[in-house]
Amino acid sequence: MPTLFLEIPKRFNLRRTLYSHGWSELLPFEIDEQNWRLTYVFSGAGLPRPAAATVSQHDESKLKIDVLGGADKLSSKAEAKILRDARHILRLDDDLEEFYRLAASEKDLEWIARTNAGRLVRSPTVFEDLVKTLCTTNCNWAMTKKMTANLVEKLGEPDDSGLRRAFPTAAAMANQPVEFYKNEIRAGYRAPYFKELAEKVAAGALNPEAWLNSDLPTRELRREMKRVKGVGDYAADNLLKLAGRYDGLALDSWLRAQFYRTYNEAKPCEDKLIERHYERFGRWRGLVIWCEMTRRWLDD
DNA sequence: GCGTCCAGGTCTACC
DNA sequence: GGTAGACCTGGACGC
Repeated sequence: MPTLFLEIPKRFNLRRTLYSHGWSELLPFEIDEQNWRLTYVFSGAGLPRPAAATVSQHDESKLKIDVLGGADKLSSKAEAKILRDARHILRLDDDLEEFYRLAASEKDLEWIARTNAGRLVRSPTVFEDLVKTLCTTNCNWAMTKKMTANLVEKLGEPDDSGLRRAFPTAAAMANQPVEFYKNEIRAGYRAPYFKELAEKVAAGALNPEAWLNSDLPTRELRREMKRVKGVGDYAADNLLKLAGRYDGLALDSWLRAQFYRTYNEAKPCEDKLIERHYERFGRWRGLVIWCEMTRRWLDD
């Protein structure tokens, strides 16, 4: 069972990162809350077959990645692929110094800088994040988990042990008819959205990975994201956050309810009021509201 | 058991 | 650009 090591930035908090939002609960992620470990089934170029690996804290400066099962030794390409994806998932290369300076300047937010919160877990590919984001729209979290699990279990390629599966490729998803997404994935009205998205990505007509390093201003990138069927305001803002752009608030019913409870005596208010409240945080406002509203997750 | 509501929204048609 | 109504699913709730 090969073990890899990954250097971490000085300002990093594995627990806060794993609990940054619900992504760690969606297959092929698995979170072990007792021991604070995250398992993911890595796949793609560099790996001949999917490989499950568990990330945990090794010491103050390193994370440990235990590759589960399979060969005793990985090729250098496979090692590099797993390390690269792990850095991406945990946002190890994100520069949050400006965000921390901003947070530290406000009494109620200084905890963010003190605990090094703010790195939001994401998938190795934007395609996976895009599909998962579609699974969060207009349904409760249990449905999101179920749709994602169905996709992985019914379309994902198994690892060597056969116990775990990777997230399906766009090609695998494109090969399925719309009825498959309705009947097997239980995606309902989202079924044609999955089919259309997978076909476009598999054919090279759409490349969501380019959104990560796009030169487009956020407003235009947001517009481009919304060209994908099923992606509206909330979904685009969520994807922008995962791409490292936090100028959208990604307001959904849950986030709104938290804001009402925190600042408006649990009474609903217009989105404009929420936007005004976070305006002073500029390009970091989406990360500020998210950290503020999810602060108690780890305490609870 | 049955009907209704709602949840980490979006699309389309219409004005 | 703003708004109303339709859209899938499945759990919670009231009767």
